[in-house]
Amino acid sequence: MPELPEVETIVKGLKKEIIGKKIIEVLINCEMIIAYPDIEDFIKEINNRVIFDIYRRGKYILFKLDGSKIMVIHLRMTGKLLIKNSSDNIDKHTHIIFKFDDKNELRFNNIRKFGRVYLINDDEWENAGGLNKLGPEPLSKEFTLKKFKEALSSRKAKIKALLLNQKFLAGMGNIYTDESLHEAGIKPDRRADMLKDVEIERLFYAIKKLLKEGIQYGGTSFSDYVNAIGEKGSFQHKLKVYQREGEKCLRCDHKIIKDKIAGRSSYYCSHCQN
DNA sequence: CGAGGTACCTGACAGC
DNA sequence: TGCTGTCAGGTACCTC
Repeated sequence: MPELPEVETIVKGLKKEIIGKKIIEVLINCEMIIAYPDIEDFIKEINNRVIFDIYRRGKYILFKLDGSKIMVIHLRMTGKLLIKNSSDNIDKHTHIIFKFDDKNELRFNNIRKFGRVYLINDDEWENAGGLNKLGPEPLSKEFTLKKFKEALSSRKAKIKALLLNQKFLAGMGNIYTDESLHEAGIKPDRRADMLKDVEIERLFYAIKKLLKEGIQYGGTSFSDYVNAIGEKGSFQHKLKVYQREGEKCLRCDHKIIKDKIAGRSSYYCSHCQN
């Protein structure tokens, strides 16, 4: 469900609410979500840790704990992290509850159970899913037009597939990929190494723009995305192609097409994306 | 390396 | 009402 702007929004909310809190108990209702280490060690190791800091890398959320421990959470498709009071009703799909020493709780809610939680030492990044293999952060200074051009020039994959590939670029998902390609006037099935310089430039700035706007609007909420305190985002009102099949392109009036590209449903304008 | 398929899981929705 | 099929914001894994 969440892409970079949604995860960023969730992290902002978490930072405001739970930095400095101590985890005094963890309840696990769905063991498959704990990916590393095994359940017993996870519970033993996380108990009584204080949350020093929370930050984002790609679509991963990292909780820096005392004792050089880091808890890593990936929400995948339907994951939510919600700050609740211990007296609040517990939703059916709440699979993990982190209890703090002040009656507050962090609840991991995850309808489809695809999300994963890892607890690692700060020198074992290889045990946190694909975290250590992520590509550059698209909003960082390290992600430059020059590097983007170079990286694309040797790739024969479809540009859509490449933008979704987290090892190539961290944080883009189906929505922001389609929106960026529309903004840049590029059809999603174009070969990366065949893009012209001017197109790459447009795409580069489109990615940064769309991600920043997504963050500004608190993310995109279709069915179930909410931030850490349960609020919806509003970027769904700003989307120009995603989920607008059959409607008119807001730039050129032609029809928005829905097609399967790179294994994902893809929305693009039949006229102004080439 | 890359394409294309499957799998993981649950719920919403369309069509019959 | 209820069954069946399809789809969903993500990623890992498999084969070719």
